[in-house]
Amino acid sequence: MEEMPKTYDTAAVEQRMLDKWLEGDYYRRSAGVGDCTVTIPPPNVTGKLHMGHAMDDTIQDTFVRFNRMRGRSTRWILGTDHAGIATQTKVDKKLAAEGISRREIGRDKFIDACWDWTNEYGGFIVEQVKRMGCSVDFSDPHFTMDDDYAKGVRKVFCDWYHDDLIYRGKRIVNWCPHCTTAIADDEAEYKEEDGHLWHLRYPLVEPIDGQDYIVVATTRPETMLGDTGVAVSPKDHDKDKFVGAKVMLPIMDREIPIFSDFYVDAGFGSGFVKVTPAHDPNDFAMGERHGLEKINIFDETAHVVEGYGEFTGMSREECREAVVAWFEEHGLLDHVEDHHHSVMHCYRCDSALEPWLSEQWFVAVDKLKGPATEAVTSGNIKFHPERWTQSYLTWMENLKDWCISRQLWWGHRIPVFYCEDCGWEDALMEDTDVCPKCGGHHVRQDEDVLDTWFSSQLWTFATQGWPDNMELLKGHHPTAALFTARDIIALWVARMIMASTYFLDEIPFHDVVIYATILAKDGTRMSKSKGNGVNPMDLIEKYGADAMRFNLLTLVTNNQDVRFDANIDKKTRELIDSPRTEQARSFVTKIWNASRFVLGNLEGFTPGEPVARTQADAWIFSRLARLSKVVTEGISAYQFGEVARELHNFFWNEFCDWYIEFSKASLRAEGEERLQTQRNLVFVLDNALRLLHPAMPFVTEAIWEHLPKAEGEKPALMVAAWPEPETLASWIDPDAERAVGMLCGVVGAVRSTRARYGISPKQELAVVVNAQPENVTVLEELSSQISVMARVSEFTVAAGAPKPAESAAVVVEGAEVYSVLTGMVDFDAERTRLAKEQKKLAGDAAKFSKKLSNPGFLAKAAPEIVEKDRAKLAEIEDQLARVEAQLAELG
RNA sequence: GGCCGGUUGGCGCAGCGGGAGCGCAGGUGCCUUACAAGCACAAGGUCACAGGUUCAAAUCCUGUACCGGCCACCA
Repeated sequence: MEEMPKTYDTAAVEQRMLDKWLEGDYYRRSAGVGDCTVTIPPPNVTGKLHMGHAMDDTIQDTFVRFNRMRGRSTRWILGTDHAGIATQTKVDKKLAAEGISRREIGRDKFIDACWDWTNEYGGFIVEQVKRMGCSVDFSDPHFTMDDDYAKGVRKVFCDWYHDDLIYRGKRIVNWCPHCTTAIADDEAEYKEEDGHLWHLRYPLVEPIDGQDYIVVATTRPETMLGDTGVAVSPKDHDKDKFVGAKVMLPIMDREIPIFSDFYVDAGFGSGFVKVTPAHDPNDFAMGERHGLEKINIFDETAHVVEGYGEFTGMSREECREAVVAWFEEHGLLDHVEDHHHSVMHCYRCDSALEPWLSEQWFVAVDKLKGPATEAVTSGNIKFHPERWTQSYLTWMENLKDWCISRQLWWGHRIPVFYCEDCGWEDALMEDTDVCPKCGGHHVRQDEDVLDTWFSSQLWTFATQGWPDNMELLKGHHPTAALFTARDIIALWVARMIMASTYFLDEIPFHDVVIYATILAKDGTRMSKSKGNGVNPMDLIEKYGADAMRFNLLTLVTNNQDVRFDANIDKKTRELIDSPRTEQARSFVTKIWNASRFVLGNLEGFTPGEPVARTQADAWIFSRLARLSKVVTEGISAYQFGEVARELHNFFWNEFCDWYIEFSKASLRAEGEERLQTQRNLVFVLDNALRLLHPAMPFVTEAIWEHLPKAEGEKPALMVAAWPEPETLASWIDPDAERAVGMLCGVVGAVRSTRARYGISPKQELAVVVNAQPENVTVLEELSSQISVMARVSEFTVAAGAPKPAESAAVVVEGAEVYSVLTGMVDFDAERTRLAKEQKKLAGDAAKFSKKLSNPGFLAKAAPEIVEKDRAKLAEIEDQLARVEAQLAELG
């Protein structure tokens, strides 16, 4: 067996493990009891992974590795998303930098450029996923624009089209004049801005009660060019007299009606609302109700169209200034107020969105809502943490028809064909250039592409052969769980549920796990513009992948966001340090070193079963059995933070700090004692590595290679068997746990006595333990271990042993520990300490006495609680008596 | 406007009905041959505030005050 290197070289080991796993082809496990299929939320091909991905992927990998080790048929499907707008914007920018414009080169060449981009960045992303240790199925990557995937998307469109779930309509959509495309409501972001409320005078055609104009209030004066009405509230009876009258729209000299509509709030502004049906969704709705004309004054880049004289060709901003100037010049600007309001911005390019009237495709959601709601209310799909269920249901309830067409080139082109000759129109699975109705050759395809989310809604099943190869899907759908961020519950999760329930008549996954949003150290969102984002690859480089993963796992609690502890250089934007990741790295190092100790002490080892030779052995086996239960249940319930803490506590505080220390004395012995200790150490380490592996795959796999193995053991820890709680359950031993607890107390007592009196560790002490009878054997059994750990020269233990002269006594549960300090101690300090101890114990005793003399408590509390507290009180009173006896002795 | 989180030792966080925990930082002492990226020991909190429910509240309920997020969008 080759020796383990003294230091753990993360970069080299990680690379070697990746090669090993890939060579062994362990990623996909096809045969097994039960299925664990997980689809990775496909990252956009636009660039690098961020901390959110790192968190998401770590959680998934922990879950997937755990299931693989448990023997489930396991497949974690890898893929990337073509991300329509995002990618197109990036490619546009890249081409622009080379002096090329999209329109110049045309659609086909532009799409080629997008593919080049995809191939470059898609590969980059796969590489990053790999470096994090993610055990995705690398042999079968998917992309939302793959041919087979595209076929699925097309089928969804065609089926919904023919089932009347997809329709085309002229509607107000959120238009981005920069990206020149519509975007969905969910893709619009509101931003608070300081603006103005302009009060404009609109002259009445006929004066009413001597009044010859009314005042409308607007935040967007430029849209007045397209006004076709003025509305008042039906509750605002002062304005009843105006209803039915007409105003002469300034500049345009158009007569437009005044009407009443419930939408209007009489209390806001002037109480008169100018109505521009083509440039505001609410005005559009009013326009529909009152049969108003919809006049579109802007082109696709939000410049004023032909026919508006001096205003034609102006941008929105220029037009606003010009219109306001015109009103001022003509004495029609009543007044201007400051007004704080929110304005929609494009989530991609951040331009202010323009509500714009245009022809778009929509999905009618009415028929999809029911099953998608039912899937969650029935409990078939569960959200973790549970509170997200309500968010989902609220969103589902308020769901409106979904605008799915985008005026882009990069994406799934809408498969609707039109005949220019006879007006035929249909959605087709295969392209055609001949009209099936009239045989004409003037057939054209719709120019628009589909919303990216339209294609990603099929992710759980179009990545698994649907619609052609249903055999692949069998047994792997619904998938086990979806792990994702809360901000795409509506955009993505909900739509996957709708698509899956519609096309497969089943849910896409059983559980939805929402992880916390990762914030920067100061509690704000990590963002590119602020330069406070942390790059997971930098963390891996500095601390290793296992350290990054483990730290991230500790952050998974029920919280909805977490602050990531990392310092970033403001100028270079490079990672300075991440203290908590550094702590996690210490844990990795600890695992490495402890393993090195065990493996370095295996001389003369022969394989054999673990046997609890001492109570210490029984104790660590018992703790291990409990750990396996906690970890197994924890991962199953997605409680990763708790799992990480339990693993850390077991390995560091129990295994390293106590068990390995106990073992040192036994390893110095010879024969059976040494051999059995070696076997026990190997047994515990082996199981601990298995339990740690899903969280920290690299270091555990690397160490495991060095471990002695049973005949026929699996070739890699990654596919080795999980320590199931049931098979370890027989090791659980509460007596041993109690005994070792007492024993640790004895060691601690000597150590703290030593520290209190400033006695050098080199100075050995004589120690006498007066133990309760049932504890005597344990202490005798481990006396040599205790002597090593507490630096004791002479260790005696007996029930009722008298306190030696000039000794310091410490009372612990089940024993009294006397350290002989002849000539070393100032007993005043000892008196003070004991008095403090007495006070604390007396306080505790009073607390419990009070509780136990409360008739309500005795009558109503659970019997085992009462029993436990009685025992506790007895113990405290016993300790108190001993402390008081010692105080009396000191005088 | 509606909904959801948070408020626990100097800092970052766990715990979410039965004696206040973890990790850092700080203190003291140790290079005890696995580990100084370490070990030991000690110190540090009336669990935001006010009511209530309960035999019992950091934990459940109501309200208040600050932080943070999501959804809606009144021109």
